[in-house]
Amino acid sequence: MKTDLLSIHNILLERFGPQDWWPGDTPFEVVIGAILTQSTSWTNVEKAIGNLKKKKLLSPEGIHKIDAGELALHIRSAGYYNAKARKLKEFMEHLYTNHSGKLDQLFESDAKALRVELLSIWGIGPETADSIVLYAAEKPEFVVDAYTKRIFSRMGYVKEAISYEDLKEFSEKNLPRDVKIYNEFHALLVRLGKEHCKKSKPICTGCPLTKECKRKGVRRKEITS
DNA sequence: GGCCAGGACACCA
DNA sequence: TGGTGTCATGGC
Repeated sequence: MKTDLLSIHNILLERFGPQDWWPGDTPFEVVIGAILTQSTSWTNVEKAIGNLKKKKLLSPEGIHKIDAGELALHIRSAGYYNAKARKLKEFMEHLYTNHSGKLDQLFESDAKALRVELLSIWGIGPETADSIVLYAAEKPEFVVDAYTKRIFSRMGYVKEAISYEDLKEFSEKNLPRDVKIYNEFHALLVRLGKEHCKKSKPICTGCPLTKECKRKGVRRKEITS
């Protein structure tokens, strides 16, 4: 039996409206943001991206040419700046070595192949890879994150200790394979998580899903192993 | 002052 | 394969 994730999506969309993700002017900016936002709040990332823009470094050649140490200084506000500077450089190295520095060429592969290729780059893990595939390349790979895990486990859908890949599989199995829905649902879950499912609060207080799910008869308690 | 935020990797048992 | 330490700034 399918878990009714699409109904959850619809309830959240009705409650919060379209989230208009990813906040970035170009696919390249989305890629940079996906790396910089690793374990970091978006407000800190915005400042770093703003610095890169101001210095006219927000381009493949800009990041590729600049020294890692200097790059780190520009992205300080995003935290883990030395590690993230290396990650950005590793991505550009791959882009220039394999695709002549052209993002469009990298994005020519289908979703699965692109995901595998991104995962081969140092510093790109499963969530960052999925974010790039979905939000920059606009291909259907569902993104799960700490909020997805927290919300779905508190709703009783999955175990709290579920792995990234298993949570992703669970989500994709219970949703239509559609870029627009994947895009919006992930963003909505982050919105819900930020407002109602804090890490420090074991119960999602004030969660609009609780009442709405009950009223609309959304199926719950689909624990998967 | 402590906790947390749109993770990933290295190392170890 | 799973657990733990490390990377670090900024908002609340």
